[in-house]
Amino acid sequence: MPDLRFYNTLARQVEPFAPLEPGKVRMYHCGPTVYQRPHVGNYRAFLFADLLRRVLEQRGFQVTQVMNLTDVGHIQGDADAGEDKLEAEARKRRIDPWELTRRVAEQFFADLRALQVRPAHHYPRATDHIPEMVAMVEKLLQRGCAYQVGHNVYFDVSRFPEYGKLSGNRVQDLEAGARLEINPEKRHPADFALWKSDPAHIMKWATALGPNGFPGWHIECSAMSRKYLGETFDIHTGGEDNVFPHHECEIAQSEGATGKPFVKLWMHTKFLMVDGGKMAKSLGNVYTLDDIAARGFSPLDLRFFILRSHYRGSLNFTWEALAGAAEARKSLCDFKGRLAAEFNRIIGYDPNQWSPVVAATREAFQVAINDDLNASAALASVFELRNRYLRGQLEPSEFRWAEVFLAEVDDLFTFLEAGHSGPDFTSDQVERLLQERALARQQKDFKKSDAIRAQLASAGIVIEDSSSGTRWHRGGI
RNA sequence: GCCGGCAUAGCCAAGUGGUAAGGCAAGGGAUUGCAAAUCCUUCAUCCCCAGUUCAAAUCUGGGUGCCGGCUCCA
Repeated sequence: MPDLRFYNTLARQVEPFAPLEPGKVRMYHCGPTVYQRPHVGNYRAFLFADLLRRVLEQRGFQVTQVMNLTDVGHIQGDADAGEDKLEAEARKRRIDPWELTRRVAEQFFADLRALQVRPAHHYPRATDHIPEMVAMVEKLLQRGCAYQVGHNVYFDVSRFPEYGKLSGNRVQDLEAGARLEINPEKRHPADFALWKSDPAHIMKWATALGPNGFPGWHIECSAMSRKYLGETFDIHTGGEDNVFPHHECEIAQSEGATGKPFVKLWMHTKFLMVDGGKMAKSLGNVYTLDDIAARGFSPLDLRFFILRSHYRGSLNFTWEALAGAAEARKSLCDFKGRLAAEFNRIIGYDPNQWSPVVAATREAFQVAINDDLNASAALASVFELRNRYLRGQLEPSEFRWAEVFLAEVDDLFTFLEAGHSGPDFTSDQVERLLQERALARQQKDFKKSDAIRAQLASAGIVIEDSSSGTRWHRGGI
């Protein structure tokens, strides 16, 4: 296997991957805040996490994957007048915030299933981990990393000199009050809330820290990752917007509380653009899986569109681009179907000896995917194999190997599921229909022959007429 | 103002010093009753300017534009 390398935001460079514990990888993904339906932008981060996990697993690592669900609201500003988005949305919908998070979480999991994302091992919810968060806040107070003002607790940035090592922001360069009112309670503008108290809050807890309390935005990830993955773990991922302040603050909290390194490798996905610009509700371009379906696309089309690009590169979502991805996916499904239909032509297959051509393709694929998940380059090798096959440059003895390779590719990407709306036909039924069609064609009854072709097409069966007769295979969409 | 990142054909997107992968779309031809299938074929000097180098899309400097962060956000 080629070397596995990843870009580490912390090091600002691509570096070789080595797990803390041989053979095992523990990783944490910043998941959704469950107050609104996830959209295509969110999916990019989640699909990236899925691909990362699969690449690690295919290399034989035993992966423990954790993705949090933020189901508690955070005030928008540190100054107490801020509005809680989760509670605001709940009010808008006239439902209880608990009911809101339950519904959105359900939708989130349904979306993940549709996108064929492998379930993480744990999906911890913030509201289920109040004691863990309180314990960590108390620890930070004990260690002098935090201070209390009434029932509010703030992290003292001056007690963590490495603050800024992830984002490159230096405390002295942060413009206090640039976009947010200065909170007079804080000793330093860069200090951030660990725990807040507000009687007006709906989701609130009475704890050792005081009454009517609720967690600061960052503490849940520190507390929950520690619970499920330990004080130091391998990989932490999220969208690029999480680098600062969220992940920077997590590092400060976790390392401040334990005195140990928090995470070895930080990976961040770049924001998805829509129509060349940012995605925003006001622009009406915040798309969900429902919008994708309404345009006649499969969730797997979106999956392929997102995963075929590099996670750190900008990706521009347009309907035209999605259509292009859907066509490309279709052609690979077709390739798979054609290979499957070759079963009776395969001769000279040696299960112990890789076909050199397919082995070389596989090597190119693996080199690319192991190099910081270069999916575009990896998938190019799959298309090249397809072209080779269609040009007759692949021997029948190699077909089986091509199928093995495609299965490996699909184990990582999962987009080769053709799917069709029509009925399932057995091979015998297909043959019978093709005989009927051949007769109709002889009699120049093209209306009937085209009807049969359409019938087969709806069942995902592609037919090709040639001077030497009609061939068919499954794999159409 | 400060901190990151990106800029490759109509569209999507690889490539980080040696002369532009791959996909989609489009044009021409073949095949076909027709074709949505398939084959052959055509289609970029890499945002701009200036440097370094025998050689730059790839390095340096300066612009311009876009994205993210300094507020919740994947």
